[in-house]
Amino acid sequence: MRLSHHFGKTLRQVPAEAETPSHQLLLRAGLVQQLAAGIYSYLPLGWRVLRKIEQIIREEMDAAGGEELMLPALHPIEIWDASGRLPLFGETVFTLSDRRQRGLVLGPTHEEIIADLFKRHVQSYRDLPLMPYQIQVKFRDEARPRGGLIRVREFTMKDLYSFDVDEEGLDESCQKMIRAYKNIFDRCGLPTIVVEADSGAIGGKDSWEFVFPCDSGEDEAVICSACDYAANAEKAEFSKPAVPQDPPQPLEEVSTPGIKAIDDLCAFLGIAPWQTLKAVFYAADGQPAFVAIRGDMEVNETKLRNALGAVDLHMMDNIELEQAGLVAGYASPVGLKRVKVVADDAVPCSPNLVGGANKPDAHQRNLNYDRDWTAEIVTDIALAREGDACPRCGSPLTIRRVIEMGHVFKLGTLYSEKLDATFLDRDGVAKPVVMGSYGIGTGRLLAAILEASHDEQGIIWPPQLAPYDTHLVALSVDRPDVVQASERLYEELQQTGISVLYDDREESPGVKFNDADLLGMPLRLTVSPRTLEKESVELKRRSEKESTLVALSEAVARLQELLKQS
RNA sequence: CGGGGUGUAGCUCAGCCAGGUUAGAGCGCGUGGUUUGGGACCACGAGGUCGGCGGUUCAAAUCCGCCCACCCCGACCA
Repeated sequence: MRLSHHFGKTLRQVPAEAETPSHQLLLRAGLVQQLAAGIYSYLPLGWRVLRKIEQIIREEMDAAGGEELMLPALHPIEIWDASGRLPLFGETVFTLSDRRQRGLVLGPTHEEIIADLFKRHVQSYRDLPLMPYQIQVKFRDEARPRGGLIRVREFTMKDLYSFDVDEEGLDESCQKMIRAYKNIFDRCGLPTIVVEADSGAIGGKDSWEFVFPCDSGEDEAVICSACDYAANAEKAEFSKPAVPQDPPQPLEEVSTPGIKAIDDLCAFLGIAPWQTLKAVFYAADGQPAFVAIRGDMEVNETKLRNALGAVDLHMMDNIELEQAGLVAGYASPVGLKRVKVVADDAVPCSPNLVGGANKPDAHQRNLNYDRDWTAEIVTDIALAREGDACPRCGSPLTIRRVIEMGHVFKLGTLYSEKLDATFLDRDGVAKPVVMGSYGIGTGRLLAAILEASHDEQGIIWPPQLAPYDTHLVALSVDRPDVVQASERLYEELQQTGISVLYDDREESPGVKFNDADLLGMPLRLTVSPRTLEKESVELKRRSEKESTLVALSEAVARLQELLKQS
């Protein structure tokens, strides 16, 4: 491609809206153009890279037994009503209606559609397992798009769905996908880690995320500093510090005028946070819930939401508290009625805690679980924090910002039961098919690659993803000998299958070199009067500082050799 | 949805506080010329509903109100 006819130009200055490195590079190099919040056009260079990413994904999916197909983006709303998932997605689903006022959904994901397809085409266990996949656009009205391509509202995604006869088959399919994902991220040159994850609105039992640690990430992962434990912050567990198992002491009320927060309470009574019981009121789908956790921990709202089986969950505000007749700051689980009580699993084994007395300006000492109160639900609802102990090995956990690039879900029979996607098994009994779902966001992957591979000057494309193999720079294009040599190289390189971005513009050397660095092709060839004096051309790798002179007659062969190596 | 911020040329920004000719600069763009190995120089030129609507005023980019868009943090999020 000739730069003189290339659509998309480089920017010297960084647009004000871009803060993260990948966002800045996307705009400065002319890879994408924003149309609205979270909605982007891909310009030719960005599109070429995206297609290369997709190709790598295709190859690995096919190698793992996948088969590509194409599903609609526009879905009748009835299929979403049938799965009951609309409320889970809530406002993130784009909905519209057609001319006859029939409801439609711009698909945010395709489990419903693929399950429906399965139902119509598969009847027997003999047809299983199946692994269809699609690479196509999906829509989610995210509350806050961010970071360029990190989180957008219209995005391209690869989703593969596995259909198996049983859990064992699902395990196998899932392992295949995990291997394929590792290959994909390796081939993209991206160091990723696999973390245990919460499955969120997609549902199902087990799920793992493939994440790339990076300060611009939209997500947080908890990673052990010693062993290989890693989990999404929503899911992360930790080993909770044990406390002395003193014998229960008698309940005792203490006056604590104006003391509400745990810190104040500890200072006032001269005790440590782990000796207190923190009470938080939540509204779970409109129902009040009393949440009890030891004062040295915080509530993980995802865990709590899962424990309560709630869709909407938020801390109750003062108005809601008043309406429910509850007192914030001095709440106690003792004698509480008509309110569901949830306790963190560290609470029952922590004796003699200090908690509220259910009246203003007073607390109770020596609260003991079982003796004084019980909870409907006792489970882990604590948030893992930096420095907490790893649940596997006890070493300190670290928290890192990450970009979530891929997510695999063991769905089980969640969708097949709701949508009646069954097969006839060997024993002649109709059974719901066991599903898995495996997604990769391609645009996000592109952003992650930019985050991982750039310097002050610009992009350094991994050779396998670069939009072009080589950047050919002609200096002094008013000189016929330069033009002639450059044009010949341009032709010869392309004839041998090497893709070339050819800077044939009338620009100064500085402009051309800076653009070449910004655009980041792996190899740069420079033709100038100076090199032609020596019947040669200058060759430089983007990743290195030094350049070498290569005889004109050997340039094509030399490039072929270099590209073969990479 | 809560908090913070920004909207003036394709990009970066000044002007606004303290209203007053024809709204500026740099980069980019066009034409001509001089340059030619790391974002050159000279001259001329094109390019603006000052985010929108309404109000105050003799007069609004500037003051007031409402709205919209975009960015950042949080909530949310396969």
